[in-house]
Amino acid sequence: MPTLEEIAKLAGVSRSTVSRVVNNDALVKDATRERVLEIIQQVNFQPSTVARRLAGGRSGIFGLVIPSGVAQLFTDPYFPGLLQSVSVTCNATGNNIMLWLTERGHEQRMINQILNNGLLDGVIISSMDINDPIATAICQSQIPFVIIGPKPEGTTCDTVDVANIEAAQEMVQGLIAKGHRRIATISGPVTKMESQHRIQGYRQALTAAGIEIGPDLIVAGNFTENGGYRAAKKLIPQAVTAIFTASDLMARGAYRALNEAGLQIPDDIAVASFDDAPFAVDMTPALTTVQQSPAQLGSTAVELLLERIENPSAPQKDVVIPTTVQWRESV
Amino acid sequence: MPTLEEIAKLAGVSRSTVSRVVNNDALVKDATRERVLEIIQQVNFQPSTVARRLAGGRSGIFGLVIPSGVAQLFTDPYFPGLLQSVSVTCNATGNNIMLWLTERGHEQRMINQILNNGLLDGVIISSMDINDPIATAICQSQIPFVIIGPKPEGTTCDTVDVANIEAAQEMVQGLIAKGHRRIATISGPVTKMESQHRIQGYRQALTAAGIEIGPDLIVAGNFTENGGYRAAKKLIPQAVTAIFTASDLMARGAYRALNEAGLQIPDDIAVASFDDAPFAVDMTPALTTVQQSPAQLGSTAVELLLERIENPSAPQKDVVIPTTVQWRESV
DNA sequence: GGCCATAATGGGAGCGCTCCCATAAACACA
DNA sequence: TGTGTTTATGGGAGCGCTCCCATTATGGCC
Repeated sequence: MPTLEEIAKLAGVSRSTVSRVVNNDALVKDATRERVLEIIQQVNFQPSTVARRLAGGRSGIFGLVIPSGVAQLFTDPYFPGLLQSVSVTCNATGNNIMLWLTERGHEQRMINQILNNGLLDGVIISSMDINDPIATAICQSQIPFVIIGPKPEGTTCDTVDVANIEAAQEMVQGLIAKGHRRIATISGPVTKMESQHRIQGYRQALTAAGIEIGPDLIVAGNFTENGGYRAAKKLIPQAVTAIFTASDLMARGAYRALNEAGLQIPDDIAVASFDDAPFAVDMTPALTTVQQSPAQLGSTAVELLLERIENPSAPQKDVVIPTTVQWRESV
Repeated sequence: MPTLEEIAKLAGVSRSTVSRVVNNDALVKDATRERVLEIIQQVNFQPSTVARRLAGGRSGIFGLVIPSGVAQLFTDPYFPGLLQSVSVTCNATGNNIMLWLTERGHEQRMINQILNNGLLDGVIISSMDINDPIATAICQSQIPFVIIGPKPEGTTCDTVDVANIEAAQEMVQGLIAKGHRRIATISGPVTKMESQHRIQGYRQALTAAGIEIGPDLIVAGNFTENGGYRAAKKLIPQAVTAIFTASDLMARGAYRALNEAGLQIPDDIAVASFDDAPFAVDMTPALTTVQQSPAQLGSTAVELLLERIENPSAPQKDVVIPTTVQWRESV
């Protein structure tokens, strides 16, 4: 591992000049720049992230924080998609990611690590719990960060999100338009803003149509297949004609429960969902679902973070990624 | 963000003493230690990872490298399980992870980043491709590392793996014992050692039973559900009585193909698999599969890495995580 | 009390960069 | 040729630690 100084000696210039070349400073004569670059190439020089960061430069490392409880949801294609797109976008921009899967009982340690290790250029938080202490601490700190998901109340920060409320509402409106009246929903965990928002969209659609919402029609799943299964089992005695699940994985669980109960989809009961996971189209019958793009959420988050780092005083931004309802055979 | 020096001033001791306290050096009077610790607590001091690392200490950061092509496999519960257990074990030991999802065309940059940024205490590589350039570079470097999966030929390094060959062999032997003769296998991608090993186990079982292996009986899937689906479709005309799939996700795809073809599992055709993913037991019929523990692989990998860092000259270790065949209704 | 071994503490040097200011080279124009 | 201005380069200081050696306190023992 050569150092700046060694490159400098080899190239017959000073440390500073090499630093300028490495950092693409304009103030270097072309001939010098080329000579230095050649040597850098030759000895495969890579400036020390650690030294650079200590001296006040950038590390090119972003923290990606996925709060507790979500880890078991990794089977949901949403997270892999997000993670991958964050990773790809980081690669494309010369950055790298540190991953924090937060864990109960480790909050304080993680907050310290994330904020005070002096390593990160910025942080991306996804799938925050409402009032998550880690998210709260990060919001209060000075570190550049962006939230994937709904903006927590009372904070000003950059966010990327899909229009959960509107999308859910559109979907349920569609169900109503097809004649459904007794429509249930299987929601995500109540600790997540996006769960609340999808419920809100569901409520708004029904209310707008003048349909009363029975007390047992909203069942909390937890974004897992088995959660969807159990929730659907509870709903079967309710004699609903349609179920709106807040994720495709839960819809898959619901399918299983309905099949076991001998109910035909969509004839006996319609199922509509949220995600458009890769498997949705392969389900039998193919699942009607709100198409959202975790890939776009991830890449946008990285871009927002880069902008924020570049210009810390820029006006705060909220990007909304569009969704579209994919109507298929399940309704 | 206070510094060592500031803590020192507050506690009325020197920088060095605070450093000793932080690093749990025995050579500090108890009274002094307590006083310093109290102040550290009070101001919520966290030593700078960056400065510590630059000065020759540990960063407490491990790289986790998951090579190219695997990223889309994240829907396979294997990787989430692995990632989560690596993360949990790191948390428990006060370490953190940097994640590299490798990508075609970025190999050299990633190698540089991983090896020369001067940040990592060690590296864990999972699901290496055979002759993966990143893995090769890491093997040749001096950085402490462990491989999750089969040990590449000609290298000496710590590894954790399941006994792929033996487990596959046991499973196929079981199928033979139940009277199957025409047994096919849907393998993982040929670029993965574990795929090769599972095929080898399959071959060994058949050869040991004196059964010839038809040329069209080994079909490469790619560890995805749709890969399993397509592979099974190819196998249906072969009139096999049993299929051994190299992953549960592929088994799920195979189920779909067989269902569409009107074949009953296990009456018309048996399916046996590898993974024991959470959903395996919920499949209809419940899937017979080799139970392996990605969680154990992950935690063992971290432990091996910690040992290696602690003692760089310790004898090299190969840990084998046990597997058991879960016999269920699909055979 | 004096002496030595040991325990405890302090502070310099240095890790490899960036930032800033000083200086040197190059160029313009009178 | 000189002066001023811009362009290019050099080198000191310092980021916050660890490591090492020097120094000072503490205790044991004759």
